[in-house]
Amino acid sequence: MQTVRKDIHNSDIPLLCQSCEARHQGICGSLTPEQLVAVSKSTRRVRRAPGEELMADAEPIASFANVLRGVVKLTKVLEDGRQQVVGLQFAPDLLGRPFATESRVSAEAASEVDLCLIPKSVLESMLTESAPLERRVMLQALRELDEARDWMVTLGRKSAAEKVASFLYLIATHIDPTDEGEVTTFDLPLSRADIGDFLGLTIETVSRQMTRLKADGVIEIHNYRHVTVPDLARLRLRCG
Amino acid sequence: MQTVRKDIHNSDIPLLCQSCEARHQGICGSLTPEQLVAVSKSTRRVRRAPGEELMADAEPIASFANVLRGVVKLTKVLEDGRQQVVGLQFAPDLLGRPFATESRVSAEAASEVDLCLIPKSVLESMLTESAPLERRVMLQALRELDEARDWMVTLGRKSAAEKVASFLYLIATHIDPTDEGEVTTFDLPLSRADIGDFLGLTIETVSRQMTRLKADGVIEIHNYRHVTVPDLARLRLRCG
DNA sequence: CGAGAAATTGACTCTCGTCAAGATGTGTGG
DNA sequence: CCACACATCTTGACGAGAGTCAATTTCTCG
Repeated sequence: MQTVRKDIHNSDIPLLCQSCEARHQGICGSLTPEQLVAVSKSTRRVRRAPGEELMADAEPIASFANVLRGVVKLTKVLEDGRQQVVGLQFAPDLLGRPFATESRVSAEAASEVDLCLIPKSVLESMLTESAPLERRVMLQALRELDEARDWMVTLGRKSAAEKVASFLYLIATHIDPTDEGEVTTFDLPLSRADIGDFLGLTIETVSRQMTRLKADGVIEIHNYRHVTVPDLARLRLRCG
Repeated sequence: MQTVRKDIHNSDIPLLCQSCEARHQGICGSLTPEQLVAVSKSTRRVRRAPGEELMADAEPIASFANVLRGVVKLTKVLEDGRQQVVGLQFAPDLLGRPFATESRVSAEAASEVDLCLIPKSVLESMLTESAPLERRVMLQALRELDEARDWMVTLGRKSAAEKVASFLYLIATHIDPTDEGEVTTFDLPLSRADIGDFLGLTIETVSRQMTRLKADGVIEIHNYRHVTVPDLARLRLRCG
């Protein structure tokens, strides 16, 4: 539950929202302080462990969620079990498909994630009332469409080596953590199996290509998950 | 140029819009007759031959366009020339990326197409004025996102045989022309090379898989482009 | 320290890409 | 109306890249 100022006429923004990423770059950035106070009564912060399912394919959607921390993977599966990761969501993305009665993907926490849940009905009525909010949501949809199309090129036309390099480059440029100059270090939010499902490859092929990149000095690998990229430009060259 | 009723206070819709597909299912369906009259002063109908470029990657966008007839392919290319088709647009889709200064894909007429051009500035200011229009555009973006993600599964996880079947199924269900019961007949809007670029395959592989489907009686091929599907359900089974 | 999961590595197979003819269809000019 | 040229598509032979199957190694966590 949210902690809100007693006086709702006070236009200060709710305490919890003040330090929230979504407040700034996320969809909440398009709301007035008053709207933020109103909506914060219906929202709820939750933490989810890696592997937890957040939304199931073909299931009715009860809530949307702002991703506040961590990485969420969106997947689709064929009848026979073949799986494809169709998108990754980072903070401060909005999770959930507006105006659909049911989800067309499943969403799963890839790392530990913090979410800010907002009931479907609340968000959808706010969309109708707030043009800036609707605009912001549309812009996210358009950005996701651009990303999906970029990834289609990777899936359709790149070699296994280029696919793995492209994935590492994507993560390196989206996590941007301890970056000292050109050196980038991060923890992969996905297992080898998930990376394979993202790239349309098998675990073994992903592993072999990672080993190769390591042997070529393009990346360093510590503990499977922890990766250092000494020179992003050099990794970029491997992306095809 | 549009033919418009002289009396702009008359709320009848413009003559050309009356018979227009976009007026009904397309984005113009969200406009009032008055708005339609206003916008029709800026629009222009054009015809484009197959192969003509409609919009170039990384080029500034001057106009949007409603697709009124035919098929438009959206493509991306890698530096070394490898190409990927990232989307197909049918009537009454809106062509062009709102709120981007430049296109991130190239658009090319796949068949002969009729377009209704509308200047970028006109559409964008209308988007701000008309919430129903903005809603309609957002819904199209969300639908395209769903389609892109469906296609990512095809690109990443299906065999060549399943890819070709999936493509034929897509076309058969989007062109829906002379359909007598379950029998569907149509002209492929794409060459073998384009189909290969859509599926992440070579022309040779596309050709071999088509031959196989023909040999198995799933499709009939006349004159390369003209295809008959006697039983859509049977084709569906081949899609994986 | 030991058990189990996750990742790596190796040997082999098979699908799909490459290269090279050959076939089919379309359009032009005599 | 036919002959020729050019595009597009099909077919075949071959090889490379990624998948499959099976150990083996490395990490994580009781």
